[in-house]
Amino acid sequence: MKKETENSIHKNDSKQLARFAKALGHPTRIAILKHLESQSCCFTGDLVEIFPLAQSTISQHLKELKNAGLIQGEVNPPKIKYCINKENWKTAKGLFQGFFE
Amino acid sequence: MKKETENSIHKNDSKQLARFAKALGHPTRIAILKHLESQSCCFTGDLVEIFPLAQSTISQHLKELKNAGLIQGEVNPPKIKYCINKENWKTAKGLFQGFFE
DNA sequence: TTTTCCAATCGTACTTTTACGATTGGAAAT
DNA sequence: ATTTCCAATCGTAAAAGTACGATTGGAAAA
Repeated sequence: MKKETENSIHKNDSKQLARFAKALGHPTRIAILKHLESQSCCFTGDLVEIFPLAQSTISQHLKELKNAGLIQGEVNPPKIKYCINKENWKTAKGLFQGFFE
Repeated sequence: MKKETENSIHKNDSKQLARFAKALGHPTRIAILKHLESQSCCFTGDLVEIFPLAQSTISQHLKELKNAGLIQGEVNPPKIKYCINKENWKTAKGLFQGFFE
């Protein structure tokens, strides 16, 4: 059983919140997420067409969003379909809400 | 008079949201803001005592938060009192709320 | 099997961020 | 006038972020 002070819980929350915030800290990633919210899902190629960025750059941004847990990809050969990770999205929403009161 | 398409407004929002998110994208800055929320205001020196970081590092984080518009400092010689910038805080809150729906 | 297609990864260059100690600046106190 | 005090800024070093073109990998199609 894990023993945690209230303080360390807050610290963990701060870390997690910062992690999410960092992932949101680039206009392209915000735009990608907005697109995913509106479309529910999309392929990497769709984004490459929308944004004036190289395919490798888009891929890198997707990787960061995935690492932060905000999106998830499922293979749908030969394409990969990206969606919002609803669980973590909810967590992020809650953390930001709590932060701003 | 400025002519803006709905699209460009959304783009601007994305940029602003990313700017705020980037400023929130570090655990120390989250912790500073949480402290300011709870204390309403504080001095740089207070933070230097709380965080295991050099005074110059704290100062840098404060600068970033100030540049992002999330805090403001008023001189109270020889100290400087930092507070949340309530207007921009509200803006940020609104942007995040809108983003997460 | 070979080709085709999509996306990840590699290698690279450049910029930005994070952290530190040292120095500077400005106002109050001596 | 000098000292003291707090915080900003400078200079620097190391790490992380952003972007690109080129290459690789893996699955489907030919």
